Amino acid sequence: MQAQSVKNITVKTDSRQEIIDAAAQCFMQKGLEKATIDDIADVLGATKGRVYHHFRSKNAIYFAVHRQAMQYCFDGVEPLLPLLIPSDKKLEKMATAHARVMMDTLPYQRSIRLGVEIYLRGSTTETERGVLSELITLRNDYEDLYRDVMRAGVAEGRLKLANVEIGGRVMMGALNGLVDWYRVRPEQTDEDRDVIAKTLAQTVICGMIA
Amino acid sequence: MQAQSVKNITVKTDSRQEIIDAAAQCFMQKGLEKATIDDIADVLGATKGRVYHHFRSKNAIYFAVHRQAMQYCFDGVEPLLPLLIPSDKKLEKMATAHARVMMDTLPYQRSIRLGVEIYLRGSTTETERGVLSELITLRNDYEDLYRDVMRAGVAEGRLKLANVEIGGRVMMGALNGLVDWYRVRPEQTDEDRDVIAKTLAQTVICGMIA
DNA sequence: GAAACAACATTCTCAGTAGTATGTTAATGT
DNA sequence: ACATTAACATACTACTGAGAATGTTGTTTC
Repeated sequence: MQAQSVKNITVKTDSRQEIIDAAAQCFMQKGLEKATIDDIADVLGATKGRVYHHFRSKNAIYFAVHRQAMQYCFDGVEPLLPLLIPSDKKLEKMATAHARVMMDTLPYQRSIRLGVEIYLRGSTTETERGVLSELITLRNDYEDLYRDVMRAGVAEGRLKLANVEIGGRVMMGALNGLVDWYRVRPEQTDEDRDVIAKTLAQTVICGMIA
Repeated sequence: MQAQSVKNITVKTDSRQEIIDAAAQCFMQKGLEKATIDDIADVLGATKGRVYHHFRSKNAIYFAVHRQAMQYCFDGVEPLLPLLIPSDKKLEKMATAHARVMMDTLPYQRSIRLGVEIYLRGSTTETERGVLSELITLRNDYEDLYRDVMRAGVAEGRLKLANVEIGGRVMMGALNGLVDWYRVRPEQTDEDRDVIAKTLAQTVICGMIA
């Protein structure tokens, strides 16, 4: 009885997750608007019916993709926060981890870059607006993780930043830019990705001056 | 006769330019797909007729916006190339100039960020594909301007870059990221923008390590 | 074992939108 | 003065795609 119930829930969330995953792929390939519900269903070898059984609207799917994308980011960085290491080192580790997440969850990260707040300029329902602002808050919280470490680093005298606000923007811009140029290559190993991530993080943090 | 002819051409290009400008605004506000031809016409207090008199299709308008955006970038940076100064200084000047262009031509720069190649995945006509690849080439040429200076700087021993390719990505990512967070504020002076641009450029080039 | 329901598929509707076809008007050329 | 054309506006078409309504099938629940 309980086993069955558990099994059901598992099946349900699995099917839901598959849809989210297919949506992320479609969003990445075709863009948020050109990707149609039928496209998403096609990827799954299913039809609209399945999609609308799990999601109220296309926006709801996008929200789910967005939330998942943010979750991946948090999951990648949060383990590093409790580390008792100098702030500059921690920041570098965080940046590297973030870069890895960008590469590893590319479809999700590309999706949320395609016009986050633009996509829903004037969402119809009030509920949607709520979810949207919640997602924006989530993103701000995430970026605050970096700014906190930056401030700590400045206090420690191990980081110099004319402006923490802009410093955060620089870091996020450089790292998130990955989704614009990084292409998944089959022959690329896990180590190759690590090299890219580390080089990227070091370049941002150490700068380019000899 | 000639004056008239010249005048006509001027009027024509003016009207065309107005459309491009209106389109850039609409694209920024609503996104590439949600922005409709009627929206663009509305901004001008006109109708579809005017738009389609000057442009064959919506894609053609987007191409024009894109080309204009790139032109703004070139115009901002090219004057700096002949300068006989150390490469690190030149790179910083270029970065600052680029940041200024991002702020000053925000609608254009945002437009081209909303899914450049995604927007036209599988353009219908062959002509469109041609224009598209031309625009991509243009962008590569622009970024090469930076990479060239980087390589020169490394040769001079004034810049250290583990990887020029990735260095270029970092710089472009950080600078282009401006369009994601920068908001035009009426009370902001020209000097305020300069401060932002310079801080941004310095942070990228000098890094964050104390 | 039948009623209820979950998990879809199929079919349909309706609104929005790119593009077209057809006026309309004022300027220009001759 | 008349033909032509540039520069639009107006009215229409054709299509696409989101979402709803309804149908189908297997599974749980009692």
